[in-house]
Amino acid sequence: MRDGTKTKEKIERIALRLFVEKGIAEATIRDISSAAGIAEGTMYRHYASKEELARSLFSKNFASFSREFDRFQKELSGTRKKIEAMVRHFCAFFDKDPILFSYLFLHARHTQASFVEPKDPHALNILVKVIADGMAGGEIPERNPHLVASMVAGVVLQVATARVYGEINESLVELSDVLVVTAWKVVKG
Amino acid sequence: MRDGTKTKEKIERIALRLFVEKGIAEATIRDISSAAGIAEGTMYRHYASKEELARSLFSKNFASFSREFDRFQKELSGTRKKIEAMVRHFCAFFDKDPILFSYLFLHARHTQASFVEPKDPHALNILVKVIADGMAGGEIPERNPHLVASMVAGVVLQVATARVYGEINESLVELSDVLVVTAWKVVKG
Amino acid sequence: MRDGTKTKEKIERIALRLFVEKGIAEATIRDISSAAGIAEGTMYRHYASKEELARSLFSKNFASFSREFDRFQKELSGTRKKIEAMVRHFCAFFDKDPILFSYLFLHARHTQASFVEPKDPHALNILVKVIADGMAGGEIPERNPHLVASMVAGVVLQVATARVYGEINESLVELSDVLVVTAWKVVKG
Amino acid sequence: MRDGTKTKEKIERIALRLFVEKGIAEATIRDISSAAGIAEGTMYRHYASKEELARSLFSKNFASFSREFDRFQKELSGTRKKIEAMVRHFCAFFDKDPILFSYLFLHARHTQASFVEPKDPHALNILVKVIADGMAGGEIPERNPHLVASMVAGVVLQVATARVYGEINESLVELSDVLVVTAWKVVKG
DNA sequence: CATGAATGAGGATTCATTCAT
DNA sequence: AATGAATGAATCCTCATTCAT
Repeated sequence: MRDGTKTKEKIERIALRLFVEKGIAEATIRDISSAAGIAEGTMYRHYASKEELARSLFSKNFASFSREFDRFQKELSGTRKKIEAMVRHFCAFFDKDPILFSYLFLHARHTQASFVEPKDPHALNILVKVIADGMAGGEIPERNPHLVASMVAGVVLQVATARVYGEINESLVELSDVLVVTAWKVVKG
Repeated sequence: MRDGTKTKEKIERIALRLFVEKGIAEATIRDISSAAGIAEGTMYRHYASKEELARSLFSKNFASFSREFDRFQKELSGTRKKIEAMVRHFCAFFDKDPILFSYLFLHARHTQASFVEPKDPHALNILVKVIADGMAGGEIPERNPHLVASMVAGVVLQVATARVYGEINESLVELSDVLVVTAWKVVKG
Repeated sequence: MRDGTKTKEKIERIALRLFVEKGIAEATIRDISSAAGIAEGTMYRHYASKEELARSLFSKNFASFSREFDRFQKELSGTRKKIEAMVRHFCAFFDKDPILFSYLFLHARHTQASFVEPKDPHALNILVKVIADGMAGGEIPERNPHLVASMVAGVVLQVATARVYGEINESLVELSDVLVVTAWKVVKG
Repeated sequence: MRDGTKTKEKIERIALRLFVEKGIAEATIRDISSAAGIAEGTMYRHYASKEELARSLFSKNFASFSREFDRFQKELSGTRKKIEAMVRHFCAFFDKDPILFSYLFLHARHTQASFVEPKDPHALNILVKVIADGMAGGEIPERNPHLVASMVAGVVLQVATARVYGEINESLVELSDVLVVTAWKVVKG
């Protein structure tokens, strides 16, 4: 590697993009390796299989996102503040890397359901927990926390989707005030 | 056909299920035909290709849903009533046929984006229009109608997703009161 | 059949055309039956298989042509007259039915070699015999009669081919004087 | 490659033989690859499709033959000499590689018509030109040069065909004196 | 680490043929 | 005789993966 980019990083960056653009099944090893400027066989120096590449791309990033997500809310107190921080974190993360965001959150869940290790921290679960805690603490009305978390998540994710498909032109950070307010309304019931 | 079920219907029912369960790329013609109890070649009497099957399954049902969806709101006046009717229609539709609902609304948009004919009525666009009309009529505050529509749609779709994955146990119809109230809050801003 | 055309004739006419246009392997039963306006299964009322159709089309017409060809020369005396009659017969036959001519004489011989029954009269063999007789009778110089017959046949067949592909615009009958003279020169050595 | 034969060459040699023996449509990828001792998939590293293989086999060899053919006649002056050189070249080429000759010149023209690039030099056209030039120069009588070229070509091609099918036992080179004399008679009219 | 030709199982599709109506 | 839906073997082709260099 004379260009200073490590092969593995190149593979991951390209694979991520192609998985999102075409889908995991439709993006071939040849697509990825040729876009990455490496030989097909070279992929297998770094990943045992295409599935492992897809899975690793997911787990690694998903876990790291979830950890950060978790830390964020832990440092704050008050459900309102936690929710706000989470929404803003989502928005910032989307704007920073929409492709990774799409890979982690917008793709058919059935594909990636199998990628989530139960032991890993899971962003959605953290949201559920924050909401459940808020209910337990009397800050927000008691309801099924999964239901409430889904509604909140839906607000943000669907806006992200609309942004990906060009139906909305603002960045998510620009929209984050609206999203925070809306998320809180949803949580407050 | 001795069992009174027409081959084409059998193909469609099975294909829909397998496309949702495994994904379009992963569901093979052999999977579909063997589950349908027919020969592989028989598929091609009814559909020119697997892609045409997937596309037709989408367009036909999507268009018919959207038309119904449209009619529903047209018969009512007042943004609140229209939104309520739409949310309830979504919920009822989900409960009646969760597999079809998943195929139409929960799958990777990039796959099916190409399936939507621009001329067809489109459920999301109808929602956008209802919201835009409500804003024009002063019933709800002025904002980007695409943004508001996305947030509303997200609430319902993410709950549907959670239901599909067993994170929520109630039927969508049981949840529709909550969803209507939440949707309206989101719209009112 | 209300249009007075018998199904079998319709099949044969269409099959002949498609076999010549696309090749036997490339012309499908569906092509033929749909062009003939009948059902696919109907073919099998008249022919046991596609191969039998191709073979029968060949043998029947080839044998009938060869018989006529044979009679023609038998009725004449003198090699020159026989050759002339044969060439003119070829030309007239081509003009009358270029598609049938192409099927019988211009298609890959390997395909149709297997169609010729050794016992059947064979146009080329008749030509060989006429030439051999002419040599035996001292009318034309002694050479390998197969060689001479091939050269003569080549003159006519290649002109027919050129005509089929539009490289020549005159009908074969219009060209038959030239062809007769040339054929005779070839035979005379 | 341990046997020193390159895969691509092996494919081409075998494919050529099978295309001639069985026809392009009838020779399957499996036939070719198994005769070549390679895997089916290996074909596709070298050719995008069976059709591309057939086409490339044709174009490459046809163009190279035609160029040589052209050069040959250009170096000579006098129609008689040119014709003689061309006929002898055909004969030598046939004897050197009867399979390639058959593939290029004896197969159903409709199959390979589409393989000829209009810009490529074309053996038949060269013959037409030589004849047309001879007419213009007063060396041979004026007639439709396409007609004369067809007759000359027919003489040689039909003898080649007879040789392929074992109706003639001499090699074409052995027959070339006769063919040259005959061709010239045809041209002289 | 990197290469890329070779592999071969598996997938979509075609099509001659059958058969119940 | 005619139909045309159904069949399934056979075909072309793809692509994840292996391995000799």
